Amino acid sequence: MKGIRRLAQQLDISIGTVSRALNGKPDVNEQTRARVLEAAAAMGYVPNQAGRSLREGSTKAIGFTIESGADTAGNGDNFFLGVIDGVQAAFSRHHLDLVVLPCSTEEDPSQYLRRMVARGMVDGMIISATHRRDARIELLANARLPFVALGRSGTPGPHPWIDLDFEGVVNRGVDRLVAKGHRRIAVGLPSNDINLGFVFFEGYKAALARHGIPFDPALIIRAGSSEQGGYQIAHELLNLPERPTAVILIYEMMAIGLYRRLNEAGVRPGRDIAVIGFREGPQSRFLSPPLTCFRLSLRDLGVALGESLLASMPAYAEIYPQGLVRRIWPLELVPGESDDFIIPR
Amino acid sequence: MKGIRRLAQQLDISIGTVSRALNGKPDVNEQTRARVLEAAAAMGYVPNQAGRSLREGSTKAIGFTIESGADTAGNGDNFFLGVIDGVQAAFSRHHLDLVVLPCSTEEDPSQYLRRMVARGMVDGMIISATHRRDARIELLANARLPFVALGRSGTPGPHPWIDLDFEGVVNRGVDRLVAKGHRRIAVGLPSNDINLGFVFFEGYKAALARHGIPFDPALIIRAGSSEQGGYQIAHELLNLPERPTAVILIYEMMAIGLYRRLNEAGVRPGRDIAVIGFREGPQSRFLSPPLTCFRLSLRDLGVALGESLLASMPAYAEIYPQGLVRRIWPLELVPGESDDFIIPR
DNA sequence: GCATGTCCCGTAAACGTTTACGACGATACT
DNA sequence: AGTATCGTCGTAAACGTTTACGGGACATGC
Repeated sequence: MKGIRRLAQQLDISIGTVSRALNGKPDVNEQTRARVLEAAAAMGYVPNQAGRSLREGSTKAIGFTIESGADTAGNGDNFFLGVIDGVQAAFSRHHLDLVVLPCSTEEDPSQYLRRMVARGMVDGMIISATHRRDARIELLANARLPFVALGRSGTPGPHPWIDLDFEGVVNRGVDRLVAKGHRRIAVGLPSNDINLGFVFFEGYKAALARHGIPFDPALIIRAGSSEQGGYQIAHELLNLPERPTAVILIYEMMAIGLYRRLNEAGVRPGRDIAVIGFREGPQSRFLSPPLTCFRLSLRDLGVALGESLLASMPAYAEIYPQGLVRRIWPLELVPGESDDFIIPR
Repeated sequence: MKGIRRLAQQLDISIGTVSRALNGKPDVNEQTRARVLEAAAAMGYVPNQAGRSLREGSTKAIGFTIESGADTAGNGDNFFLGVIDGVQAAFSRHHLDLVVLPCSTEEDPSQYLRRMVARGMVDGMIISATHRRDARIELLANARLPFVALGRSGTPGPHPWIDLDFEGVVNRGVDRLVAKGHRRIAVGLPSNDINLGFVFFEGYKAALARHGIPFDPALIIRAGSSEQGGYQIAHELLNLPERPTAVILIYEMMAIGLYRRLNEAGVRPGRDIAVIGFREGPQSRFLSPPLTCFRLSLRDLGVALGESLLASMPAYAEIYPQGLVRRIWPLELVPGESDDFIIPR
């Protein structure tokens, strides 16, 4: 005899009453409820989730899919740990647990997500690293599983998302560089079709146009999102026939590899070339010279993500009346010295 | 009508036969099995995990608990991303899925683990960041849930673990420094009672004794595991009345903050003080001067962790006849220039 | 012809919950 | 007194799956 039955037997009450007592239902004597709660605590009873979710159709857990594999992590250090902490903060008050579902580098993200949805383990899903056309979004919509995406997508059909303000980053970056006389501004983009690459690219072209600078495809350098990617960007950039005087990066880790390659070539950021990095990290302050980059609160972003998901879950919609969330998350410029390089007129 | 019932109805077979066909049981006609499999694929049937695990008592998923919170992460999140990738590689061939369970900074890890175990969501557990006396180990043992710990523990009772070779790290570090004439060697340790701090500490004292160097408690500097911790270590180290000539760190991220503080003080690693860091990361090669540190394959470590857990799960024990795994994971020295500082005799 | 065995399949119970429904006694109201 | 209301509780069905059990059809051996 296990679970709620044992509890009921020990208290000599019916299992229905025990269940109602534990779940705070009204039609139970407060005195017996106290007895039940006390006994439950005493014998360390915890409801079996399988039984509960079989009956309920809900699991009180939500999933957060990320991509595993250290070498593919473009937003290094602790981007996800920070965001996750915020998501948990948003969910904890509703007694929802967060499970992180890492998609192996060897598996297709859509296939993986399909499996995880089918598991019926979660009541909602947060997906990250959205692509230009992302099959996962249609998949989640078809499964009618509430979800929110960390990152926009070109996939048709409305869906909630929160995305970083890449336009703002590239706009302020270009403005800042143009003000210092730069006109040949390179940009390091991801090599795959992740959506932020498109957003960044479009923002870049628009910013150039705003300043009347012609667009040169040679200045678009695509590489992996990691430190190696940054190294490769610097490498290609140095080999360009007409070397750019500035570069804007789209991933946090790129700056490290870029600095390394520039260093090897004797090209010093801030003196011989202007560099604007992406997200501030523990190392950006230490890079020499300090990197001009952008700051955001990972925890706040996580909280916003969590609340957006809650808003799209029927059971919590009235508590979070935000409707369908589509939100651009701002980043704050952190001036360093890596873009001190000024072009004399 | 949903699930296996719908499938059975559509095929006009009983649900028992459908289940047997899907699960590869022998007593089913191969022709009908083919029909069932085809129909299942056609209508995208996937078994409901709640129903299955309620009946089976198993979920085909294993958990990996980590601590969330960006500021508490001494080994950035690519540490876990790398390990996770290896764990998944070990599990994928058995169709076991990995779910990462991040314990919020605001919750007690034991309480959290208790909740997660009670969820009945996983068939096994990998725990990390083991403490000197870790209540989670007794908890898992009592729950009879197979588990393996990433990190040793002083908790009584045998349990499987894999841990990094902290003794080897501190031994080789001290040897290397002593060979260069150092005798006042500081060490940066974690401020909490995480077990690796004890192991490192004991190894440090043993290494000193081996070289006949008296132990000076003032050279033990405890700080957080993050970049800020490294900054604080450098700060305290610089203020010591008799300044050490060398320092060994225990966390990857500490090196960055330590360099920063040393830089502020005009003390250059490799010239004015010898520094040996812990794990090699994207930034360690770039730090100026390059950091002497240690390398390990995160993926291989993850594979070993996964296989150790499989070995302790009854259902897989005969495939992985390793018994109770207790394993010290080696690290490879990566010489840099940060410990080039030689003490003249 | 009968016992035995084999192959395939249907039936029903069980896993641990939650909840709709009804029952019971006590109280209040007409 | 009869009836309606209320508070409290027990009963049983349902969620979707797996599997022990048994039965029917057919073949084989005596």
